[in-house]
Amino acid sequence: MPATIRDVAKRAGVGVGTVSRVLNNHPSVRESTRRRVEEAIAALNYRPNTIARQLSSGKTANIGVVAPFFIRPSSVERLRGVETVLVERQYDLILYNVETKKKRDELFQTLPRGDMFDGLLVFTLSPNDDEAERLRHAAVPVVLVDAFHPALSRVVIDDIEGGYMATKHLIDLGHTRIAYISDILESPFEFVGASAQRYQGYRRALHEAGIEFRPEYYLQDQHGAPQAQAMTHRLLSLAEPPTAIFAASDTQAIGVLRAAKERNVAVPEQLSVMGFDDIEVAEYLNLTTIHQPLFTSGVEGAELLFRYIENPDELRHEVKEVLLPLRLIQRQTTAPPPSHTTR
Amino acid sequence: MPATIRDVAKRAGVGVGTVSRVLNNHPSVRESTRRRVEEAIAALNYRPNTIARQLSSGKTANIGVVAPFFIRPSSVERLRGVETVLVERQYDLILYNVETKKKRDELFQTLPRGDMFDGLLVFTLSPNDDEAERLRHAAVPVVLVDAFHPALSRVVIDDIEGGYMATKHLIDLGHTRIAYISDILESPFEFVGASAQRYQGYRRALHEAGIEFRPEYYLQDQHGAPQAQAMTHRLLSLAEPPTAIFAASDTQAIGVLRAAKERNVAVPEQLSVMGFDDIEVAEYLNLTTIHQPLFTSGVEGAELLFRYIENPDELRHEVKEVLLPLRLIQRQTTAPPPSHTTR
DNA sequence: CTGTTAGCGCGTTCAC
DNA sequence: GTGAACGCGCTAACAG
Repeated sequence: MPATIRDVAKRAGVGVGTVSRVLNNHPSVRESTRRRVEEAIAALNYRPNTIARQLSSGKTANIGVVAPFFIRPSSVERLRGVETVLVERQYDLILYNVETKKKRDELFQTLPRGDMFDGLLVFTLSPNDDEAERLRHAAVPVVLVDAFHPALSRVVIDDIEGGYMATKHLIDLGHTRIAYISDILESPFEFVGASAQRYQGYRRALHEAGIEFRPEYYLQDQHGAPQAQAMTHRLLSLAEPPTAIFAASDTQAIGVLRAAKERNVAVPEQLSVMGFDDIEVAEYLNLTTIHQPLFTSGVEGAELLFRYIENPDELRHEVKEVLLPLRLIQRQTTAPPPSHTTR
Repeated sequence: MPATIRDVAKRAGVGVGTVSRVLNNHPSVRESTRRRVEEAIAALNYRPNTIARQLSSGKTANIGVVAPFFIRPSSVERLRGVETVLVERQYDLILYNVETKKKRDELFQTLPRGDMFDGLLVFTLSPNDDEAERLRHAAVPVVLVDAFHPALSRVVIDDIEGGYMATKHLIDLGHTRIAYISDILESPFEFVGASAQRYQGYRRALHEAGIEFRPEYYLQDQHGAPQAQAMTHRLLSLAEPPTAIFAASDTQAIGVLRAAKERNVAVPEQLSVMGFDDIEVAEYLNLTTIHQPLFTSGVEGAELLFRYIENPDELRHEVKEVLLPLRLIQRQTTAPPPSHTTR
């Protein structure tokens, strides 16, 4: 049985209050008694019980992060950003992974209780109105990252613009047969719909350039490289295949590259490939992509959250949106289309 | 202010004891009163306070995971394995990231207190004897994953064997000029020394084949692709460069590949490259590597931990080692050496 | 400056 | 079957 604050008090010949004071280094403790207490602490190898401390003080020194598929490179990178600000502040991280709709709903239901953490970060999952309402009146501040609700503070990017930038890049290179593949837009998961917004940007770019949208150039399936690979095969089997494919994420772009390789379609000579996110592998694969500040999103989200934790009333008076910039990273998977339109 | 158990009791016209009973569905509660209580709970939208419950019951329904550089693909993959067993059991995950020696020591000091979780998983960090002693008598069970101490239960692989397998593969292909690059073996971090053990396997394989070890073929630096890239350039600048490079991890192998590309050295025709781990990108890059069951290590570690949580005395009577199998995954970065020894 | 005491919210005896 | 009281370990407010 570990020693308690009482054991320490007894051994040091003082009251528990005094021990508590030295623990939280209160100024008003005589130097000599402080030393006595510290000796007792050392002798008993005493550490205050975190749970008891939390219950009594109301503070937990934890922050909660809800992350769907936290193993995805993008989530991991965001988490890493969060982590860097947590260490500074001596906070720990409680991770709530979400892989099913059920789990998602459950968390949105119970988390606002917020008794395990002093603040909550929600990645990529956009709450509906009811949920947002709960979150808004949660016991602790909440910040959305890569997710959206008008009533909640958030750190986001402009996905429409991103989709537009990607498509525009391909158009500028001379492409007109441009496909878009993505995960399922109408996800039962109620994601922020990043893919859906990128799709809008794609459509807008085509429209502005006077390129007609072709339904057969627009495919969706579960997120993942293998699925993207399959979709690419379908695209390249078309009577008139696209000369460029814009994938809604780098992970999916990887699938595209693999399919191209399997068919001996040269990238970028015969096929241009664009990704989105700029995860680490994108660089290894020389993938042209839209860079979004993943790491930074974690940092900014966490910092905003701490601002609210330290200043709870700000939360009631503002809904802040931090918009992170996007950047086209041109590497070696995009080029002008083959001069002679093949077939 | 959220409702407490007392509010519920009052509203239902019962004592707090009864409310507690229905919460933990104790059998001895009359059906009619149970219903009354449940109504009150619903009406007040009551959720028991997790912290209070933890303090009073001594159970937390959390498990702690210490992971150095949890952003590394290998840690992430292990975490994913852990996660799958946690969801089944309704446990949450508290993540302790470690990026510095200081943080490492601090955690080994305070974590054995174990008041925030019911069990602790330690990834990749091997405790010294003192720390192991603390861990062994911690308030909660501890299991090591990819780390070693004779007094602690663990899930591991045979890194020496792995290094041997990798090197042997290259030798069997006909290579004799085989380099080994790794992160720093004498890490102040006190890692398990996986790289050091793989190095031993490398030496053994060379020795058995009667190939003399060349110090200039053995380089080390901080972990990371860029560092590996630089080391590769040094190797390839040697008067007699190696025909094969075995990198201690896939991440480092990626650096090797990039350097080769930069120098227009064809892989595998002019240079064979072996990795270790078989992380996801290895497949994308067609990297020949040693597969270690990362995901499985998380699953097994978590399951072993739960066995101890449910059966605490087992822990005192056994030190269990789960040894996970290794597998050579031959892809396309290894081949026989160029027939004419260049230069 | 410091000891004492009242909670924090809930689980758990123990009598009724 | 159920209510009341105590305790988990600590912080904070209040005397002294």
